[in-house]
Amino acid sequence: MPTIEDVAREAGVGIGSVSRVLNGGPYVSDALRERVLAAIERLGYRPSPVARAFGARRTRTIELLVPLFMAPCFLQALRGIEEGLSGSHYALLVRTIQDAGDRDRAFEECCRRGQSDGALVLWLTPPSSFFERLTLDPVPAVLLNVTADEARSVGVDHDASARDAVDYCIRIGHRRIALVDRAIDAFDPASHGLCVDGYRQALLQAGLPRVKAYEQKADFSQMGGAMALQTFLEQSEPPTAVVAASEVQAIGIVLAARDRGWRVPGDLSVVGYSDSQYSEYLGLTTIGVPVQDIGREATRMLLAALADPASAPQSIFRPTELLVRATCGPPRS
Amino acid sequence: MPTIEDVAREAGVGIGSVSRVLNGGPYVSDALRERVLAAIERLGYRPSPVARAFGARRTRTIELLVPLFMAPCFLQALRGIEEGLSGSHYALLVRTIQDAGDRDRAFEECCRRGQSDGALVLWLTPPSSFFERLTLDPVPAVLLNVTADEARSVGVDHDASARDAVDYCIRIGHRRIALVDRAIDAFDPASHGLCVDGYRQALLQAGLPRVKAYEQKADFSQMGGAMALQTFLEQSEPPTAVVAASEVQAIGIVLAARDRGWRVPGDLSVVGYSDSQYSEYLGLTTIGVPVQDIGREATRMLLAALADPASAPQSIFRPTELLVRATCGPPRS
DNA sequence: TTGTAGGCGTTATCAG
DNA sequence: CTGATAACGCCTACAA
Repeated sequence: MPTIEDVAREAGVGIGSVSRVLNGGPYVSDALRERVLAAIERLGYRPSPVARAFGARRTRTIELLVPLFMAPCFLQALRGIEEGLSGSHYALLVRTIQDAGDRDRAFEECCRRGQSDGALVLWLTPPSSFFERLTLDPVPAVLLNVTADEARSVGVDHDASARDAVDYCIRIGHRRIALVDRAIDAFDPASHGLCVDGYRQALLQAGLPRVKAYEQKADFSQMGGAMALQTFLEQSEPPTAVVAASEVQAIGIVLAARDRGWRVPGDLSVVGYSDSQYSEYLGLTTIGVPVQDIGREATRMLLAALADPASAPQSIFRPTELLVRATCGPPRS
Repeated sequence: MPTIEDVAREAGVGIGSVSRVLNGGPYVSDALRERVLAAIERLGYRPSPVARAFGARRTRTIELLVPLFMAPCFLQALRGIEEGLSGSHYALLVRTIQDAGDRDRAFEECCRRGQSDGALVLWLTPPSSFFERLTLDPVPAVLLNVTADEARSVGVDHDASARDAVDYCIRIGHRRIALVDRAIDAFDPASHGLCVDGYRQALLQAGLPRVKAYEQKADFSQMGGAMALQTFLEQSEPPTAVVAASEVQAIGIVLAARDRGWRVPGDLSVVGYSDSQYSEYLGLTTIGVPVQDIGREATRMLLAALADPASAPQSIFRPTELLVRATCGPPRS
């Protein structure tokens, strides 16, 4: 493997010049640049990324912290991130998080300027220590789909989305509307609900009573949705519509309901949250979340912060949109 | 940020000793280890991954080269890879490939011992130059779901899978069986089919004629499946069963057929390839591919090769399994 | 068993 | 504009 020194010798210049050519630095004459490039070509030289990172004290790598959930929106986000990254010369390190321990370790490490220059945090609620360090240390991070006052973030307004979903159900005639929510902190089932506030606001505004048993918090999985449905059906007055806090839960609810011989819609209406091909296949009425856009924008925001660490943190919210398909209808009277 | 030297000073030892403690090296007395660990603790020292990689000439990172397709099996593979990685201290760099140019660049770079110590190559057919370098250079790589004589690989026998699918269709009474295949090289539509050989073998063995128009090669997408179906339906004698080379294509076929008012099964039987929750939702009869297992095993194989670069390359094949669900039935007579 | 010194391949800072 | 030269933080012989 030739080094920068070999190139310098081959071109008859100093290593400083080679470095400047490599990095598009200023003050390089065309003649010198030509000679250096020719030497590089002849030797088949490639700079070592590791040595570069070491010397420059920056890795040109960003890391993605993401819970290991198998939902289609992960791929959508990843695709958005790749879009945001394309053109830049940054590489992507993926750290999947399986539990709270993983998460804390990952946040700890990523604060210490390790293998990456910045982090994208997807669907994870960082521990407060993370934010403390974020203000001290200029390690840029952007949160996706989670908000925090002190940090940069790109996401949606979950409560507004829930309100839209509930409003829609009310509009088509439902009055017994349930919520299958999920914990806002994926690793703390006791944490606040993702969109329960919006759900309650919508009921309140419509003058509908809040029924405690209609508010369930479930696992972020098909099974979670199915189990929550089970609980609803045990009520003396089961809901006629269910708003779910995720696509997978919604799908679980639809399938479980049909397994019991219920018609969806008809016997039960279901609204999901987030959208993919599979919601389309099932005809799921759902709140579309522009996950790919969010990934792209968050990545661009991170790159901008990397380029200008002094820039002020900002939070961007993207609108969601109700996609009316085939799992909602008027209640049976 | 404290360095190893600060730790050495704090502990009153040499940096060599600190390094040895850090790396679990031999010949360290317990007393010294204690003192060093205490100093590390006091200073909150963390070794710099970059400096480490630079000094040790190894990054403790592996990279994943993967085409940017949005199929559920990508997540399954990723999950398997994470499983294989867990416990090791390796990080995962993800390089998504969008076109042949990306691919060649990525292979070129990853051969030159750059940011990673080894590579996992998923669903990608490497250019032949890659294999040449693989034999010269000891950069370990493991291919997933693609085979090559000279390289380590973990995958399945695509032809055997296709034979199973076709045999099943024959067994339940079909005689006009079509194939929606895909190019084995994702970036070269003209490349050989993934499982066309197995398909032909099965027909031959059953004494069924090979109908040219029944063999389509389509995009690895829902649309690809739908378009291939279109072509079949233009035949004077359309097939009664279709074997697809992927889950997404199969889903596309099922949905497109139903859109036209065909019943699946009944008017048309469909067998998919690879399995996920969504196949389950749709009741797709499919060839189950243990993608997660493959990811795990490939990762372990790579780590083993990293630990012992001299070890002989091997190829592992995992069996696939026909999952009979609800998209196949006897043909209408 | 422990400490020391040299090297890894760049970048960046200076004089020239 | 260009060429030395000093970091960068760690690993690893090798010497003690």
